[in-house]
Amino acid sequence: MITNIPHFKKVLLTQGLKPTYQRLEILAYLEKYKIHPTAEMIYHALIRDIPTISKTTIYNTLNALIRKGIIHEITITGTETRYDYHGIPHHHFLCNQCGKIIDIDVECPYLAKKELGGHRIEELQGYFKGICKECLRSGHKAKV
Amino acid sequence: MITNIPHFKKVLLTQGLKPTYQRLEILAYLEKYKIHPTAEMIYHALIRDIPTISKTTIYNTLNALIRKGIIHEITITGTETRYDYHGIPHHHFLCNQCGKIIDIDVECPYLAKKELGGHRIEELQGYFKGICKECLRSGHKAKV
DNA sequence: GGTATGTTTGTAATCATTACAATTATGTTT
DNA sequence: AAACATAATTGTAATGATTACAAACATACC
Repeated sequence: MITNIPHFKKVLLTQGLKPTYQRLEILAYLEKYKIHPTAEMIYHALIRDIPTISKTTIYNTLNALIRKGIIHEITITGTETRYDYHGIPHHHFLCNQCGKIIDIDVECPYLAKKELGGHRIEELQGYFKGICKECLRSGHKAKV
Repeated sequence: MITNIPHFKKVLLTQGLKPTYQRLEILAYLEKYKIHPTAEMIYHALIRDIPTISKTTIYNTLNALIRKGIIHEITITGTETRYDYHGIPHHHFLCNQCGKIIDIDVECPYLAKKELGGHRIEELQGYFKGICKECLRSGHKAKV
């Protein structure tokens, strides 16, 4: 994997996390494949390079990275958590037909808001759902 | 339960769903208690009135109501689906401390959008997370 | 009232995620 | 470089939400 390992080491150390082989590979995967993968997808991809890696490590690492604000979790599908390594806050689109999750950069006046109606805002997730451009083009068969 | 049963009957019939006792009670519960309950919460509440009701019926009914667009599902917590009976589109706020889910009515320019970047939009969910007004007031202890 | 169809129910299965305890690796100290 | 304390990894088992399935039941229509 052609990745900037020294950079990820710094990111982890800055947040007080030990830069283990597993954590570096998980970060490298998330940085390279911006497909908002599930824990399962990451596990499946990394087991080639690290045959001993366990799913628990995937979850442990992802949860540690979330706690430190290095990655974000996306609950757009409702069935499983998706993970996102992407600095700039943005919204997401889920295609109800092909299942793809796409980054959506819209002018959202609330992305910067720290307060709303007296509540303290720490996070905002915007989930759009529908049929993606590509599925529309290739003749849209309704989802069963 | 003081509810408008005839109205719910009409709602169900209009959508081609038989207005069974279970479905009417589930709708009545959702209309009365706008707490964005889980399936478990609905089950627990209804078992008093309908001792034979099964959790499968709760799920079957909720999924049927979603398919017909009568209710909406909210995946803000990431751990379980919450259900919302509320006609007007709106966003939600989850308090990371007390777990409460609050309706948020903000001026969102995308709530009416039917298209975005070539993708067809059928649904939009806006999830704010943080510490609610009440938890802030009662001395905010950080979540562990 | 009888019948076809849709609904409800209970149990078992599935899937994602977490708990836990033992093993192993890491960074630091000597 | 060896030893130490601590943190991370691993495998297995447990949990919790949700769905699959088939039998029993109720509903609307004739």
